[in-house]
Amino acid sequence: MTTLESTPARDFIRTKVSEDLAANKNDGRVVTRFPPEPNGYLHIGHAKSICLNFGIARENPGGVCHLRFDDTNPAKEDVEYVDSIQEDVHWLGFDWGEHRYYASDYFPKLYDYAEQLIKAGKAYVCDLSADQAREYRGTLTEPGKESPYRNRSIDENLDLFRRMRAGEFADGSRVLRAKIDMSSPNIIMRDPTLYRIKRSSHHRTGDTWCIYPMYDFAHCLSDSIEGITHSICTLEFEINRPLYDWILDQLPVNSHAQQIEFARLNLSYTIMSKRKLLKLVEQGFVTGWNDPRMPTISGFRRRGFTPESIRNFCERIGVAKRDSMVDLALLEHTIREDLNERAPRVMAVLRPLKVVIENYPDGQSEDLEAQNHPANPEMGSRKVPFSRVIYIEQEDFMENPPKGFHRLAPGREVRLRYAYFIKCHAVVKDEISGEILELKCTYDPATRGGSAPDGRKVKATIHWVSAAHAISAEVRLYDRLFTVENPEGDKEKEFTAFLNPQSLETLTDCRLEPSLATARPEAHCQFERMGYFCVDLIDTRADRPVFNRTVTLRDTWAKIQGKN
RNA sequence: UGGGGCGUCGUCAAGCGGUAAGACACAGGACUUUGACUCCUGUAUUCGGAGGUUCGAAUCCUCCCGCCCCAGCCA
Repeated sequence: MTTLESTPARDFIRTKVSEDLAANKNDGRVVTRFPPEPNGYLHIGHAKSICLNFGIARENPGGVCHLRFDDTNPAKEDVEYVDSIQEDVHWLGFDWGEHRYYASDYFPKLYDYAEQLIKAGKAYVCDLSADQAREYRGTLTEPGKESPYRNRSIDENLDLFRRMRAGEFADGSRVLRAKIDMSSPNIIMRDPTLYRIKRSSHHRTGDTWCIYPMYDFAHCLSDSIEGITHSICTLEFEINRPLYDWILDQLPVNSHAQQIEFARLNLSYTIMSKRKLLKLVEQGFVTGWNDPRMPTISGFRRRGFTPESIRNFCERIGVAKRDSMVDLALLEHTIREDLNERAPRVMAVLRPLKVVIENYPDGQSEDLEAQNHPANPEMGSRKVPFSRVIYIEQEDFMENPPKGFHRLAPGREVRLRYAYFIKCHAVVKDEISGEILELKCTYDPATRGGSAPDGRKVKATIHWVSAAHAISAEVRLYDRLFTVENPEGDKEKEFTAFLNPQSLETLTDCRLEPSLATARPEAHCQFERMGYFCVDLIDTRADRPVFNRTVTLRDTWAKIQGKN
């Protein structure tokens, strides 16, 4: 359904790429990269970056986008994450082709570059402890002090660095540092650490290394090795750009990308920090990274979002440099927009209320023709069985309806979608609790299919399901994960304090029309008047379907009620 | 009180010296066998503030105010 997608807006990054192309800056090449660290699942913020990087590559002739795992910190990384990342990028609709790389594949080259830096007198081995290093670094307003180890000879540095690699020193006892400027107003430039000793088994290189390069050292050089032309990252790395450029300027590299920063995505009523998402998973606030309430790509997928809707969302939010908080309503709009086009309509009663149609013959049933998508006849039709006892939605009946309510009520007539007009003439209640147990109605045989020969109108059309034919199912109603727009915005309270206790409501007694018995996992549909749903990929069993509510339909009636 | 970024409608976001696009949200109305969809209509005399330059400023200059990022041997 690419019809929904138009040409992406000319944001400042695309403009820059075009200008570089026009100036023949990189011999006409456009090479971008999406460089996740495999320490968590991808979220909607990553989707923005993926759409940007892969999108730019796709839009420019000969453009390429690499997938590169920035796996320089084995302590936090895992193959589970590299697998999920690849699956999510593919699902989103992008392909890196041959260009899948790992920073860890460059460890030998990176090590070599480090030695070259030492030989050029631009890096040194420092024996300061982490605490001492912090003291020597100075503060935001005071310059730092030079390390006493800063002026070791090149030979000594080389010897020490080789012995670091050989495993002669304890973790944390020494680091390799760039020799730049301890009084730089940019703290990043105060002799940043390039390599640290860390005895941690790496998910790809195992125990081959006991020293690992830092982000600043590995990232720019990885870009350079791959011939990246535009290194697009988020705003918080803007301050690292001078270091990115400094490292590449010291070394005999033949490619030096331009780093361009944009504002990361913030979405209302959720969080985007991988650390915090991990906490939700580990502490059991959600069932996993792919819990339908999670803002992860796999979570949205399981919730029933389509790749098209997410790509569309990423296109509409734009790319700029100012911090922003995008309204969740925009994401909901893009998924409704997509599902409205493609989701077949079916009837499902979530909270059943029994209705006996007293003038309909007992034991009789008939099949009625129902459109799969009224606005799209090519999607065909299906038969829906009707009989004497049906279920309707509890909320579609009110014994004492307020003004404005025009569904079923005592003495009132409504249309059963694709079936008949029915009129309610009695309410059966539990004598003690007063709970409405059942409705007694009559139907008008002349209104078969839903229209009256005498031209009389009804105010409402409601959905229904034949009791004898319905299949039962579990339906999970999802709502926003947090109760406040910005769960991370409170200085006193932790974000978990704003978790929405009603983010999941599980309904176990739902009745669906029988055609749904064959719905495949991940299939999308619209339960008429209730919302868009999909068949849960994980928990659905052949004899017990589980449906997830992707998003409700717009509900102006609820809005009117809310005002009163 | 160091440095780097950013401030245009409720939320995103165009605009780059010629007189404020668009989207979402919101509010009316039409249509309707989904109170859905669709379709109309409305919604910033104003661009963080104050000065200045100019025939003309959201766009240029000056000062001020506000928000974000940086003191990991995380990325």
